Amino acid sequence: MKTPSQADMEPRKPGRPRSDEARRAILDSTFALLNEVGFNELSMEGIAAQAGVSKATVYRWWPNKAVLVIDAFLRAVEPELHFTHSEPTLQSIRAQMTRLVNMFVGPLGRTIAAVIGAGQSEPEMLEAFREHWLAVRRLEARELVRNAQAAGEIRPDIPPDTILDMLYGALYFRLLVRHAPLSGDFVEDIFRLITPGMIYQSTSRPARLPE
Amino acid sequence: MKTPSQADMEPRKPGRPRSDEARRAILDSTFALLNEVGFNELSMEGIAAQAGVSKATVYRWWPNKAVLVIDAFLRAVEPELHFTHSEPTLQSIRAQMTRLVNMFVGPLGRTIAAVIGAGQSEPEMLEAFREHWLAVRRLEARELVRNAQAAGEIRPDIPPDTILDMLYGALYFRLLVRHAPLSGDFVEDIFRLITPGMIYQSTSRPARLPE
Amino acid sequence: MKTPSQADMEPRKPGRPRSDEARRAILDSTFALLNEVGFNELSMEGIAAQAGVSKATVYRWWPNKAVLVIDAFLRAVEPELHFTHSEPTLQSIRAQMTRLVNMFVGPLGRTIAAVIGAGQSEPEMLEAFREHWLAVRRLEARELVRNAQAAGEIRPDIPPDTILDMLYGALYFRLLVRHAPLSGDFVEDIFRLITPGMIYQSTSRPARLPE
Amino acid sequence: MKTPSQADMEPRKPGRPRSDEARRAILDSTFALLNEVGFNELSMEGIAAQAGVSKATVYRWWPNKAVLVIDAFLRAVEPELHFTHSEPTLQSIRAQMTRLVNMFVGPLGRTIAAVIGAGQSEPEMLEAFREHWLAVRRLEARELVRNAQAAGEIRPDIPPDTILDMLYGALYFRLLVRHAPLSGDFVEDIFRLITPGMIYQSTSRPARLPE
DNA sequence: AGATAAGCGAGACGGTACGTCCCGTCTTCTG
DNA sequence: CAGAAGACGGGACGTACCGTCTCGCTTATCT
Repeated sequence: MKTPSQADMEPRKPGRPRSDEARRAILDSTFALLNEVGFNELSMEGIAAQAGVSKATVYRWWPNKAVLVIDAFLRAVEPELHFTHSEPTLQSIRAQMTRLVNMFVGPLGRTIAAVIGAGQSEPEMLEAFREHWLAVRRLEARELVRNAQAAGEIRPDIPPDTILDMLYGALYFRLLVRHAPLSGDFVEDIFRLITPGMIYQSTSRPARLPE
Repeated sequence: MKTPSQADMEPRKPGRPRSDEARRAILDSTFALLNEVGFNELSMEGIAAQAGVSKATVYRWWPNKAVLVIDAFLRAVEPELHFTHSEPTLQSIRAQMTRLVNMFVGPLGRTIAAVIGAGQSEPEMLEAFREHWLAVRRLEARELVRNAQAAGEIRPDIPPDTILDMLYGALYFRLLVRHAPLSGDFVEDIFRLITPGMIYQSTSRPARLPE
Repeated sequence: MKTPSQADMEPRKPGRPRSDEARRAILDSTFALLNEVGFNELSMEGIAAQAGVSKATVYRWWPNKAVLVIDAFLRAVEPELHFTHSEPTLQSIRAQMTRLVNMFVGPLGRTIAAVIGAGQSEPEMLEAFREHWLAVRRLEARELVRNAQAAGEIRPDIPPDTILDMLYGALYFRLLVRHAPLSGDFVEDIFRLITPGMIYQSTSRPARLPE
Repeated sequence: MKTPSQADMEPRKPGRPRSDEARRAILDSTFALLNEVGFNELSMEGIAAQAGVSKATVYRWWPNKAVLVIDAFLRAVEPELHFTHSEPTLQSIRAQMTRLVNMFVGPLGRTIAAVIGAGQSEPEMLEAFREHWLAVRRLEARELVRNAQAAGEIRPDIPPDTILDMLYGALYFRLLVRHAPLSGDFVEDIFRLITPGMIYQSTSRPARLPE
C-alpha cells in the first residue's frame, strides 16, 4: 500500500510544464558566453538571444545573472574531481590536486576564476560557490585528513582545514592572480615542502617555532 | 641657488593647470564607493557626482573604471606592509603575515578582494595589482627567502615562490572565498605546519628550529 | 408541439458546452475595467484575472480587445434610449436628447467616449459602434424627421441626417472634447436656436412657432 | 542702459545646448508615424529609431507619448485656419468652416481624430487639444459671434458657445464617427438650417417651442 | 460503459515595447 | 586650456502584456 507522500510524488502541477529544452539552451549559452566574454560583459539579453529564448523566460527561472551563472557553472563542473579512496591519504590528495591543476589550466579554470571574481561583489554567488563546489570537496577531503590523523599518518594538532587551505590555497592563489604558472611540478613541490610537517613525528618533540 | 621656475625642468605647459583638488576628490570618491558598493555597482557617473566633478574630467585623466580603481587602490595601500629585516627570516615573514591578516580583516581587505575579483574580467586590473602590489612585496620576500636558503636556514631545493605561494595563498584563499575566518591563529598554525618542511634537514632526524 | 432538443435547429455539438458563467464574468469584468481605466490601459490579462478565467478562454471567444469591448459595451447599452412616438416630432426628439444627455453625464458616457476614442485606431470598433449603436437610433430618428417633413412640420429641403447631425453632433462634441458642460439647458438652447430653421416657412415673414 | 531682465534675455544655461536637429527629427517622425499607424501602434521605440535618435533623448524632453504627439500635432497644425474679419460674421464663420472641412478630409483630419481619440484615455492629451487648438480658435469665433450679437446680427439670447458647438459639433461628429461624408455641401446645409434661428427676429416674438 | 470531443484553469513560451540607468563622447560657457 | 554642466547615440536592464502553446481535468454527446 502506498502513501500519497511516498509513491506518486510529483503531483504534476497544472499548467504548461516547463520547457526543458529552453532550460538547457539557457544554461549552455550562459556557460559558453561566460567563458567567451567573462562575467561582466555577460548580458542576460545576450544569453537569451543566443539560446533562442525570450528574456522573460530567463527571468522566470533565474532572478539575476549571478545565480544563473552559478547554475550553469555547477552543471558543468559538478561531476568533476572526486577523490579516490583506495590509496594512502597523502597520495590520494596529491592525485586529486594534480587533477585539479589540470582542470584549472583548462577552460573550466577561467570559469572558476570568473565565478570567484564575480562573487566579490555578488555575495550569493560566492555563497553558492562555497556551498555547491567547495563544501562538497572539502567534506571528502576533511574526512580523509581526519582519518589519516586518527591513524597517525598526519599529525593531529593542526586543524584539517588549515592543512587543506595551505594545499589548495596555493593553487587558487595562482589561478586567481596569475603571477606564476600552475603545473604538476608545483603540486610536487608543495608536497615535498609540506609532508615533513604533516607526517606525525613520533621520535621528536613537535616542532616549535622561535618565539 | 635655483628658483623653481627657472631650472628644474618643468616647461610649464600653457593653459589652465590641472586641478589637484579635483584629482584628489575623484580618487577619494572612488575608493570610498569601491568599499561601499563593490566594483560592479561602482559607476563613473556616481564617482563624478560624489566628487563634485564633471564626468569629462574623470575621463580626461583615467581611460576607464579599472585603471581609476587601481589608482585609488594603490594610493590607499602603497605605504603599507613592508618587511622588517632585523630579525630571523621566518620570524620576519610570520610577523608580516600577521600584519597582512589584520589588514585583510579590515576595510582594505574588502578592497583588495574587490580588485582581484574585478581583475578576473579586467586583465589590466589584475596586471596592475600584480605589478604595483604583489611584485613589490614579493621582491622583498623572495630576497629574504633566498638569503635564508643560502644561509642554510631554509632548504634550498624548493623554489622560493612556491614557499611564498603556500604561505600567502592560504591567506588570499580565505580572503577571497571566505569559507573560514582569518586570524593570527591561522598564521600560527600555518607556520607550525610548514616549518619542519622549510628547515633544511641534513640528517634523518626531524628538524629542530633554532631558538 | 416541438421539444427544444428536436426541432429548433441546435444540433447540439459534442464536447463540453461553453460556460455561460465564464462568458458573463468576462463581459462584466471588461465593462467594469473599461470604465475604470479606459480602453488603452485595459489589458486582456487583467480582464481574465478579474474574471477568474484563463486568457485562453477569452481568446477562444473574442479575437481581440476591440470586439470584446464592443460586446461588453453593447450588452450594457442595448436596452437604452428608444424614442417615444406618442408626441409631436420635435418634442419626441428633444425628450430623447435630454435622456441621452443624462446618460452621457453618467458612467455610460465615459464608456461611449472610450469606444469612439478607441475606434479612431480600431476601425472595426468604430464600425461596430455605428452599426449597433448609432444606426439603430438613427433609423428611428430619421423616420421621425422624414414623417415630420412629409407632414409639413419640418422644412423638407434639408436632408434629415444633416438635421440630426447638428442636433446630436453638439452633444457628442461636448462629450468627447469636454470643453463645456452637458446639461438639459444645453438641449433647450439647441432647440431654441434650431427650431426656427427647422420649421417650414411658407411665407417670407420670420417663422412663428406654433403654440 | 539695459536692465538684465530686459535685453540679454536667455542667460544661456551652462552645458551642451539642446540639439535642435534631434528635436525636429523626433517631431517629424512622430507626426509621420502617427498618420501612418495611428496613436495606439505608435511606439516611442519606433519614433526614436526613425528619427535616428536614442530613446533617452526622447524621454529627456517629452515625458510620455501623449505630450509628444500633442507637440507634433500642434507644430503641424498651428499655422492653420484663422478667421477672416473683413466680411460679415456669418459669412466669415461659414468660410472658415468650409476650410476646416477641407482640412478634416485631408491627412490632418486623421491626425485630429487620432488626438481626440487618444485623449479619451489620456486626459492631458485632451487638455492640450482644448488649450492649444480649440481654445485658440474658439476665442476668435466667440468674439466674432459676440460682436454680431451686439450689432443685432445674431440673436443675443443664445450663448455663443452653444451656437458654435452646434456648428462645429456637426463637423467633429462626422469626423469622428464617419457615418456620413464631410463636404462643403454639408456646411451649406448647416447654414441654411441654422441661419433663420441665428438671425435676430425683431418682428416676431422670440420663438417658443411647443410644450 | 466507453470513446470521443470540446471547454476550461493554469501557466510557460517567443516576442515587443516599456521607461530607466549608465556608458563614453560631444559641445558649450566660465575660470 | 581645464573644468562644470549637461545633451547626445547607444545598449542593457528588469517588467508587463501580447497572443499562442501545452498540459490535466471536466463535462458533454455519440457509439
